[in-house]
Amino acid sequence: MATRMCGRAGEPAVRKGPWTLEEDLILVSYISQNGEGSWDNLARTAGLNRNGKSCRLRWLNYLRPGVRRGSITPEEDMVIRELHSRWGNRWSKIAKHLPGRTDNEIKNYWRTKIHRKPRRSQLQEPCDDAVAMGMATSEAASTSSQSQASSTVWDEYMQTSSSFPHPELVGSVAAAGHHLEMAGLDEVAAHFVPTDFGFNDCFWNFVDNFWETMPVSDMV
DNA sequence: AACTTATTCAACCGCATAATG
DNA sequence: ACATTATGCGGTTGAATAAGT
Repeated sequence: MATRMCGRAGEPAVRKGPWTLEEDLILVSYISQNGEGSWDNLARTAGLNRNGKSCRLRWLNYLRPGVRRGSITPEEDMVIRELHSRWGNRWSKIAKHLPGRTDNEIKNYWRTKIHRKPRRSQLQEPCDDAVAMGMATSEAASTSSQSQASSTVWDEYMQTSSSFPHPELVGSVAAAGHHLEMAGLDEVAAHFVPTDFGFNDCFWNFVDNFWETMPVSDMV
């Protein structure tokens, strides 16, 4: 996914495409200090070369405290099916009944795991609801390809370490954000992330630890 | 091994509605 | 009451990657 840039002549181009760790850090840091909302203004004053919509989406779907990033559980699957049968594609309404899940995630789950067409190679196989359910569950149990790539080191640590969270990871994203202004991402990684891990491997835990120590209700 | 097809999911787009001046 | 701006929602896209041939 290449990052795109666009904008009117004479104005700085607005970034599009995947968010970088650096941008995430800036956004989390800014919101931790100033609260959320006024997204266009937030994007400007935080120094993020993104539009407000993009910032809001990134925050609500991935960075805000309480967002669950694991697989959909069989129980959640049942809730989704039940609520969808009742309300149809009212994803945000359904998401309100699944704490930590976002409308985007549920929408993607519905389309890819529940409502998808079977593969050609699976057309010979029985494809009733029970099979579809089992497939959804087993696939949910395995991590996605993207998280697989970045979680290996972290999973290894989780299996072997007795202390959680990793003491070297405990810190403040706000402090890191401040440090970022002074030094840049590599420097932040060097100061806030243990050397055994890559920045990407630790980022989510890093953010989670931050929210654990600073509930959102206290910071705004 | 090389190529094609299918799948996943983060992110964007357009529209509707709410809030504000 | 109307225009403008901000926010929220649902549909869709597209790059990365896994699976299949």
